[in-house]
Amino acid sequence: MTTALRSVAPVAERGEKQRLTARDWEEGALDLMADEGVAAVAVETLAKRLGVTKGSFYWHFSHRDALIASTLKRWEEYDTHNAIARVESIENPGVRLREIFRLTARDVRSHRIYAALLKAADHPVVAPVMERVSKERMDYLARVFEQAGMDPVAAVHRARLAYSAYVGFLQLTLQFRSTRLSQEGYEEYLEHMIDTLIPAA
Amino acid sequence: MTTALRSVAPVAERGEKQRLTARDWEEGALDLMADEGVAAVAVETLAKRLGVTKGSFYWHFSHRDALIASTLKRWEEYDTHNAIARVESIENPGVRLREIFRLTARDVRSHRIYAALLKAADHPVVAPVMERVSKERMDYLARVFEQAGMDPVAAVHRARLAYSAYVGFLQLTLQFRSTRLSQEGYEEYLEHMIDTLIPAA
DNA sequence: AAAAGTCCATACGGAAGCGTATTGACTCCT
DNA sequence: AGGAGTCAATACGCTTCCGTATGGACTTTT
Repeated sequence: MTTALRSVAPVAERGEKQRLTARDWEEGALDLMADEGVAAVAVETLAKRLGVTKGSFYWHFSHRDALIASTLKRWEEYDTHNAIARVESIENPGVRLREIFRLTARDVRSHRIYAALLKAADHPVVAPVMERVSKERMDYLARVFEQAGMDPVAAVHRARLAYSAYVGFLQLTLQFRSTRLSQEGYEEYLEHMIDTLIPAA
Repeated sequence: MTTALRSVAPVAERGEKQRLTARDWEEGALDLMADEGVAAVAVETLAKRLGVTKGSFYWHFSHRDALIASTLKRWEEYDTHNAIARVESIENPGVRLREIFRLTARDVRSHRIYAALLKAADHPVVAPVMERVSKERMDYLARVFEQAGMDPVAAVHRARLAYSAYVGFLQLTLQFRSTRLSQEGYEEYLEHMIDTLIPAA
């Protein structure tokens, strides 16, 4: 079930007066989340963006949280699957770790969504998803660190450290203008991080 | 001006029917922020907590954002001053770094406030404060890393890495139950982080 | 003691959200 | 053609905030 998160054509491309599906609302919700956070995903706001009114929304969803939950479910499936799939072919653990770190740089939209969800971690619908995702990724990292030669205890700590660095970097980079990096500054930082956190191959 | 953030006695201790000052409102705002985030700092909510009504609030402050701004100002003065003051007496840079990392563990309320502010970093009043604070602390860290023997470029990167790890750790620890650590697990992690990020003394 | 200043209560208006109820329009099936 | 099902528009009530207006009580000043 490798359903791409963007497999449906944007509404605009499908003729102006098309009817909407639940999926369209979810895509719109993801866009809004990426741009302005979970709190900005309001029914009427979203309806205006999609060119319809609330009447449509409450046909597809029973209430707002149902949209949030449904949206997060699709995001979780896509995002974790996608993240791991891109590096599973690399057999050398050290190289794989480096690739993970480098790849986590590209997909900007994905990061924006992730950052938005982090900020909404007190929301009862969001919290369990983020707990699950964070734990899975840290566990995965720990396994790879161990495969790369670290002892099990150190691997767990290093995974937490690396993941914390990722989460914190998202905050600092996406939220604060003054702490942003230039393109080359970013590449430099990335290499520094890799050298610091990944045991030498 | 080392005014402690808690130098005023709690309202309850000062006799029941005492009048309030702007400072009382700011303290209440900090408490609310630590507990439920910046968004939870609503005028009427806070008034109820303090045992008065809105009428009082709009005597002391012109509008809600004025309270937020005023509260952040006092927090910034206290928090950064306090954070640096506690370690400035240590002259050995490596040892000082270790102390910084270890001390940043204790003051729980301070962390909760910091985490709440991070999550509200899109708020126009909060953003500039957090940008300033983050930049200052990263710059400070970079200087100490350099004093500890790293070359200037590496020191800047390492400072960013360490600060990101701190910010990310706050998120993971304070928000997600499942990613929390036991007391000794925490100490272990801390030492692992110190060994990984601080050059050997 | 009278006046001025300080702090709070109460009542009100208005904006944003959520969710419901009802009706309309359009499509598809029989 | 007529009915069933699908999607959307409109209008409404409800809650939760913000901010204003006004008056009362208590304290300090003169």
